[in-house]
Amino acid sequence: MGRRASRRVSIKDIARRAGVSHSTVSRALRGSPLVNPRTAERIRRLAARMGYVPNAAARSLVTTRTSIIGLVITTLADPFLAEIVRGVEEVALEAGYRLFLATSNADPERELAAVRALAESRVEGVIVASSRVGELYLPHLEALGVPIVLINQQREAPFIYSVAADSYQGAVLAVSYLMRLGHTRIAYIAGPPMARSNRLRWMGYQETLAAAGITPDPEWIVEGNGRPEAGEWGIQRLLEAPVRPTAVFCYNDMTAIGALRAARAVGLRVPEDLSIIGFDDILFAAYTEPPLTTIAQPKYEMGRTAMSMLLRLLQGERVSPSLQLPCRLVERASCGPPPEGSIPMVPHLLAERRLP
Amino acid sequence: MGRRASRRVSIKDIARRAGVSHSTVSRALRGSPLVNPRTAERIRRLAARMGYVPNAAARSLVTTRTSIIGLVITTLADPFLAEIVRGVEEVALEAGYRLFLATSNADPERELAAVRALAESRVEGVIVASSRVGELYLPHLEALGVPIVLINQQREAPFIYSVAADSYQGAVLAVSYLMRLGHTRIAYIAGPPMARSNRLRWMGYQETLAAAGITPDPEWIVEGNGRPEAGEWGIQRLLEAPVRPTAVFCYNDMTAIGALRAARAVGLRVPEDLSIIGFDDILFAAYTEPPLTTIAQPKYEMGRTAMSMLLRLLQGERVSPSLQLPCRLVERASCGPPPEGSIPMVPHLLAERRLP
DNA sequence: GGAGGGCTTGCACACGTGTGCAATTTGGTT
DNA sequence: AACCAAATTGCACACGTGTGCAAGCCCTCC
Repeated sequence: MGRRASRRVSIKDIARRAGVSHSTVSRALRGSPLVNPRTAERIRRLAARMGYVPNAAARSLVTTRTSIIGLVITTLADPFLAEIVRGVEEVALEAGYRLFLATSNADPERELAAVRALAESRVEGVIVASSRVGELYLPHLEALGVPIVLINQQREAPFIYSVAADSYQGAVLAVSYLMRLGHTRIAYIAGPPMARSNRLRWMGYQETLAAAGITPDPEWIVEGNGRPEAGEWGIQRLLEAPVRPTAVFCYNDMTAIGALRAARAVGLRVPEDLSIIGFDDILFAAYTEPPLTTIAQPKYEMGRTAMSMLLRLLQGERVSPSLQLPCRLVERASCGPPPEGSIPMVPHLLAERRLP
Repeated sequence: MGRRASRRVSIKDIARRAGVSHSTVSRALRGSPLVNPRTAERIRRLAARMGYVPNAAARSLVTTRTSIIGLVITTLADPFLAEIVRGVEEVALEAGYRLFLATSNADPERELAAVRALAESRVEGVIVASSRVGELYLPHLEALGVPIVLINQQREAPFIYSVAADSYQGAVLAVSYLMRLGHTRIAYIAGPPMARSNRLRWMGYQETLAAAGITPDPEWIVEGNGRPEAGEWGIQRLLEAPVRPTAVFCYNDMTAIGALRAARAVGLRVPEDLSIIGFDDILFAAYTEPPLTTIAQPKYEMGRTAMSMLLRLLQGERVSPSLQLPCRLVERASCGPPPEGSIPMVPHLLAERRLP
């Protein structure tokens, strides 16, 4: 009660009250065997009664350990991040680390300020969990001279580690699922061209089809940017293809949401006329119409793994620089067998000419 | 370059190199007028060249100011939070404060650990941005003895302040908009019964109708929990009402999403047969089918205001304990005029008996 | 030329905690 | 009872930074 605004109690205050030196108090509270168990117990009780809370700054000053991890995020608005952060924080907390938040919203000036803040608080390590880090951001982070773990991103650089979902395997999962449903004419609406994840998913798509002896019509691959617009444009483009695909694999769920919308707009029923599969399993995938079948990234696990990796690095262990976690299929309602005779229920019906 | 792993340079290292005392360096870097401008400039250059970064812990130890604000969140998975946090962080950064993340996922044990972490790092203030704080959480936070600002929540307690969207006004906005479209039979699918925001929205709903001389059928008010299921159940319940409503005001967007889905499931077209309006304007409101008309909370502003409030409190200013920010209407496509003759296009048609 | 005053600078202490080493106490053994 | 080892405690310093006070310097004015 009303101790408010008065100085917090320090180890010395306890020492005075207990009639011992502050060293003894320090040792007692830290559980050192160098102090008489009875005194230790007495001191601990007293500390609790006086409401003692150790001062992290003072402690870190002498131990040169801050127990702080910087968590770098471009924007929290990314619906993808929540679970990742949960995983990170859980492991961090278990290991006695605290999280420092640094978001930049892709503003270079703020990135700089954020990095400075991380430096001043002497973070022991950094976890970068964001879809895109600014070009210059990473070099600045490297200058901190602490281990860095990237999530869903890869850079070739010493002292930089990464944890990622296995995009290639996820794409294989998606495409082979569609093939198992009977599809052979499968399109891909791509993500940001530069994104590594996009290249991997693309490759997984191509190679899965190839393994089944299918060469996708080049018109079935349309570029995008990972946002809903891309899904809308993508569907429009695909409708103009001479041979209409019966299923679409989308770079991510946001793209798939746009695709769903566009499909509905032109009167295509999902999944009866067209199957759509996404990637990520964001929160809202369960609430689209129809609920979106998608490839789930093990977000929570990725967060935990990244933080565990960082902990190992902090302990000086050697760690493999890049880890991949498998994705899994989440079946909902946006995929089904191809339409009868594989003729999509829309205008121009000249479709079949290239089929086996 | 390779300074990695060696001790970071301190003020004393600079002093030695510059041939002055560390006091002079300290003053030079802090811009004190007590040091010769030429020396100051020389020292600043040297510091930059040596890659000096002040040690926040050491500084805060002597100044007794940490420049750290605790950001308490139950879960990042709340799609509502992103913008709020952005506002908070922006103002914090401008004012030279850092954010410490404390999420609890509603686990009492973790709440305790989180509060302890906040206490040990001597946060100067706390912002609580979460839909629900655990019962015991707040008392623990209060024990920190620092100012607390709640976002979208209110408690009657000294030293606790709050910023909230004006739920009452938002509800008035929603319901009067529906009435302007021609609706008179308007339902409310409520949120968590205990939530203050729910009571306020409910009240706004009731009083707006009352002001127009309308007494809503008690069957048009169904309880919920703020989650999509509530919307689904709500629609089912409303379909059983003797007089069918033509519009539904939902406690929040998640509820509205459930309502949209249920409406579609029973073959009701939105907005032709039924208008649905939500509350919050979460990211996905723009991507539902049809895109959801909703009441937007000024999330970004709320974040900024909360942080500004905290700053003022930290400067010892007196501040009004509770602030309300107005909501605004976001028109999309889920609302329209009531159906012809106000007869919903569904089964049992015995509807009209109580109409004027 | 000396006194006084304004600039600069350094000394020394403080913040709260941890720890090596020496000092003191305790307990056991002869 | 004396002695030794072990257990316990305190002293003093360290971490990096900020700051009151005194000391030193230089310039100006009488």
